[in-house]
Amino acid sequence: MTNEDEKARVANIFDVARLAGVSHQTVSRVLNDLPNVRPATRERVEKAIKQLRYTPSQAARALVTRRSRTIGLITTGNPDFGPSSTALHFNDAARDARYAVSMASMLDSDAASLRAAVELLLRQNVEAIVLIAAHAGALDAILSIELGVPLIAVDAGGRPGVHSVALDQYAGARAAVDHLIGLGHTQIRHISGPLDSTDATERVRGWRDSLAAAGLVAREHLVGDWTPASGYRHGQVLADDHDMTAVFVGNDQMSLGLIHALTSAGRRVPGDVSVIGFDDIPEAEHFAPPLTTMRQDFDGLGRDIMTELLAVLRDEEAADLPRISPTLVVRESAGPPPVARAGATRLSGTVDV
Amino acid sequence: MTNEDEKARVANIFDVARLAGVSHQTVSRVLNDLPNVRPATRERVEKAIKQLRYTPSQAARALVTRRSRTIGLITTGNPDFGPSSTALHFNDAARDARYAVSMASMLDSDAASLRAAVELLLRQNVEAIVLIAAHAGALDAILSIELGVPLIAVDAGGRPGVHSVALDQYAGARAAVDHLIGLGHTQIRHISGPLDSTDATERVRGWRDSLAAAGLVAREHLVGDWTPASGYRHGQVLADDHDMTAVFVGNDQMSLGLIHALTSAGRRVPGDVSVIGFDDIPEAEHFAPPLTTMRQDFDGLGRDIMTELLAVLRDEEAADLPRISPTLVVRESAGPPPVARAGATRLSGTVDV
DNA sequence: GCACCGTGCTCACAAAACAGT
DNA sequence: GACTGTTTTGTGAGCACGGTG
Repeated sequence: MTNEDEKARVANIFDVARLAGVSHQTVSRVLNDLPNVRPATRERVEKAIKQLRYTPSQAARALVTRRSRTIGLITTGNPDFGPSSTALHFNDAARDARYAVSMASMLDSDAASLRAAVELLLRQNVEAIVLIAAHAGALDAILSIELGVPLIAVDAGGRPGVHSVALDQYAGARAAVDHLIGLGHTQIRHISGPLDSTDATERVRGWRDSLAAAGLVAREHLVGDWTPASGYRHGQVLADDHDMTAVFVGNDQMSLGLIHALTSAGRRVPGDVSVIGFDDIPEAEHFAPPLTTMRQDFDGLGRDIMTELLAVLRDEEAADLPRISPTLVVRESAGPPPVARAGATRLSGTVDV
Repeated sequence: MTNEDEKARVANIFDVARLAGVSHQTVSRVLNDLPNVRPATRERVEKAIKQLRYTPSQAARALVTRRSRTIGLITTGNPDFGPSSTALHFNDAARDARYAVSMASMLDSDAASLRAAVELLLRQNVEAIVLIAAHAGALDAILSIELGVPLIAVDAGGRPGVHSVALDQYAGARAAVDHLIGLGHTQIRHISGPLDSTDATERVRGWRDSLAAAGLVAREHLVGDWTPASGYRHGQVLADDHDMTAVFVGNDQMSLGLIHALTSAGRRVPGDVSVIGFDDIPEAEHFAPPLTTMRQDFDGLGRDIMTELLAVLRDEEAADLPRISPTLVVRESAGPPPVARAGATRLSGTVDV
């Protein structure tokens, strides 16, 4: 037990400098990995740092550099698998880049809560704000606030002043619907996410285009809100539609609700109707039946957010990352349609099963 | 467009003071809600603040007060509904208390990643660290690091140096098992979470005690890892156990896997075996069959964490909050046992169905 | 390497201002 | 009108660091 540290004071840069026999400036150089420090002195300083268990004060550094090395992360909506995973992996990527992440999660995305969250983040001098929102309403609300820092949003994009990062929802939707078409389906309905989500509208667009490309007709789609409950509600309606033989659903949770409603109404999945979901949540494999779905690479998305962010901070605008395409995971909820029934309409082409 | 703000410099406390015709100290008093400021001057200052869109610099404040008003939040494991919800509601509560939350989420909880995360948080001068971990291994790893700040863990508790907050897992487990017993089951198995999770062991204890209280015998329980896949694996084994008529499962995800395995093996739920889960995730209502489960109040837990945290920071140790009990949600996965079969053992008592 | 300044703020203290003897 | 007490306001130092000459 030494008795110099009675005061238990935390070491500062001058203590380190004294112990290493250099000026505080040299310590600063070492801390910031600047050149023009002799290896020998660098070593002495590092040893002193270790010995004193010195950690530079982020507050002081932020004060003088006006750079906090922290990013604000706003998430809205339920803690679903997709957003949560994205946030987790983004956080990982940020940590790798030695950035801290200050979080502001909220269930609702009303303008007032959002404003409060933004102000709290801004007060911490975050260098940028990342938004992972279930509804685009949150984006609009944030855009109405003067941020003063760059905004990166997980969003299909196209808004002025927003740097968007996203997975290729359109390609994913096309792959999903093409899979159903390949199985021989011609009457493919769609339950989408809320239309103020660009993820949702991109999937709607993909569904439409795939149908059109196959010469099939797109009936109006049903709009859900990502929850199993909304899938269930729409399922109760769809169960009565005996023309339709397949449903492309905007996410796995709604698929679960849909399957529940369908089987409750006596329609078998995939015997009577095929269902294909989106996301590949961990539960999907154990649905009854195991869900065929599109797997999303949330890990990659999280990293892409950070990549874009770093580019923006370095002022290398428009990194324009290639968007990662979801991949098809074939399980048991989608199969060939039941034998053609009277009333089933086909616009063109023949499909062999 | 005024032309005084050409430099677009952010206003500081002196700018506000000048505009309001007072000293910077008076502004500080207003900012911190200190007494002894005449209402009239307070008003003048507030007006100036609004006019200049002034926000105090957290960095400068932290530098001098040595209080960052930020909390470090470490989460490990998959972004499951429970932990994610808890984190979200904690974040909400922290924001209400005007605390920022710096997050460090990671999939794995190896000592190295954990140490890196802790160091990043400490460098930001977090005033406390909150841990929401799927495995107690993370807690052990963190305890081996000298933090220098209080640690609050979501954990059943009992560790020295850790402030624990938790829901009443024991009571929840007892209620679940008592429900099964009340339905007439006598052979009730248990699939638990990983044993280095106190949530898991508390539920095991509740299961044991409820069986003992009813004079029933507890067969060895099966240890899962919270994932649907582990529920499925154990389910494949349990499907061959024709004595057992009910399973109490450590969470809803494993219940899903279990039901999948059971029904795949031709055993009907709840006709042949009843299943009761834990958590009440949003999907549970739409499982096939809809899952009877214990609902956990993650919102309350998140608030409790913050309450405990504030008490600890005020040095009012040992707040010892009453633990919220989960509530039973009866759906369709648990019913009375099938009529007694030869080979079914009963230790005591008779049960009428 | 050294001395010194700037960062935006809080704290301890000093100086007013005002009230009641 | 000088003396004390209380409230309100102002002044200067210092927090730990990065930059400049």
